[in-house]
Amino acid sequence: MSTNVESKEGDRRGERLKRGILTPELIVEESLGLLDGGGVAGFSLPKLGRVLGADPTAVYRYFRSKDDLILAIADRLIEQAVAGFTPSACWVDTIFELARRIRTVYREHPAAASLASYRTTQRPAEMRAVEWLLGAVNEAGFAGEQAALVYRAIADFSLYMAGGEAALLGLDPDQQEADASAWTRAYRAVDADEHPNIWALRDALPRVGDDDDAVYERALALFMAGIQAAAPAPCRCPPGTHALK
Amino acid sequence: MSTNVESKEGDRRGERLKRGILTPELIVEESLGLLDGGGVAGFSLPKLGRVLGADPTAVYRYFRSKDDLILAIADRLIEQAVAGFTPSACWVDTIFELARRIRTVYREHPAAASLASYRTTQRPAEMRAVEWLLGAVNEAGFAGEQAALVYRAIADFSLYMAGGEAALLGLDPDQQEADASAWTRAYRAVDADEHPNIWALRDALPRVGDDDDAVYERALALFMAGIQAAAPAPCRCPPGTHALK
DNA sequence: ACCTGAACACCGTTCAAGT
DNA sequence: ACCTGAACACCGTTCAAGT
Repeated sequence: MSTNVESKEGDRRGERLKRGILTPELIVEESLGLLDGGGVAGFSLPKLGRVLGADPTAVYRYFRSKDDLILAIADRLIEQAVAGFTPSACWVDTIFELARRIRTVYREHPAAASLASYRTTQRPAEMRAVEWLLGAVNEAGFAGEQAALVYRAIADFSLYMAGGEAALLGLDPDQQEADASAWTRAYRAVDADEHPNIWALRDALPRVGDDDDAVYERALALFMAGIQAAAPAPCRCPPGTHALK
Repeated sequence: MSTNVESKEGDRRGERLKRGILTPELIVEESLGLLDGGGVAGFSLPKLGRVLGADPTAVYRYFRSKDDLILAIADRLIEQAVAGFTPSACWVDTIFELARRIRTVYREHPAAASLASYRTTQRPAEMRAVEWLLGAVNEAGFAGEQAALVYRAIADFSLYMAGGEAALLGLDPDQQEADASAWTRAYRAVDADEHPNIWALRDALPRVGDDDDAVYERALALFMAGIQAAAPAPCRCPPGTHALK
């Protein structure tokens, strides 16, 4: 099921990899299952070993530490995000799609993403993503220091926005529910004189709080509008294609 | 030292608060110290109790759980961020300053921020921040559902970008160093045919990686340019005041 | 030569036993 | 009535003892 770019990497982490049922890929796969099912709190190496039908310390023969395993999970998420991606003819669309792909995978595995989102691995999938983004930034007409800066701004935006959302989704479901209903209550309980702007929007605010997609798309659209405004070279789409509603 | 908005909140968490040396404020203060010094890994309730000169379980008499304490820490960071803030005459500057203030406090307490950044408390400091942001969004000419959406986009951007940075800064210093040097090495080792865009920027990329402020300011400027482009009502500053360089 | 699992130094949290 | 700290069920990780 998983792609296999894991070839000549024994030097990185598989030193102690030996014959047997376990493989790094399988361990990462099972980690995602454990994290999806039980959240960050339910994710431990002993438990992982038991779920895999092995010794509670078995994982240590494949990963040097829990952190090392988390890096492998991070790489797995990026791999999944960029699988089958090809840059669009329009650099704006290329950036849009890469950002949305990361977010989609992070939302599918929120607990895993909350551990992995700010970790980097420099492995093939990640380097490909960097190359694609730099290609888009280049087409936009940015060069040199400016290109590096804009690329990093895009990368941070994509990873941190998706990571923040994932961290929230990775909380216990009841904790999340408590948070959402607390906001609704807080908006409704506000004093009209002390907080007139909240008061005016006391109905709209909880509604928007339920629509993660709308909020994210709005943030992404605003950010991309800024990039297009700053770009020396507009994309080749017909005028108005990427216009803000 | 700490501001005291903690008045009538016994119902929220101080139920078991009794006489003695400890107070919630003191515990939060000491938590920040512990987190600043030892990172997330070194932050435990038993250790906190000992540092405070009390029983390893003493904190449980002031906070229901570690999570409850983290929420108090989250509120403390926001309080610190908005302390002394007053909205600017220009709504663009108001948003700029609130975003920068959060980031500054998060960078001062990265480990604390990495635990707190995606948690919300609905307490006074947070509600004031919401009110100010909504005020700015209102001045920008957004109304109703649109205002709520743009406000949430700004809040997510501010908290998640600063939180992501903080999470990175909250890693062990040597882990951070390893990460930075790994990127430099990865950029330099890239194949010119496979990754031409990375190759072209192999010197600029590591340089930009060292300048967090420049990357953040760039991302914030791009985002704010998008908001200004979408805003029905421009701010009253002279034309070009907030122009992208 | 390789793997196992006992063991260490911790956690977060609870609650019987004390004062 | 309130607090303490022993105790529970875990962690991440190591390494002596086995095969």
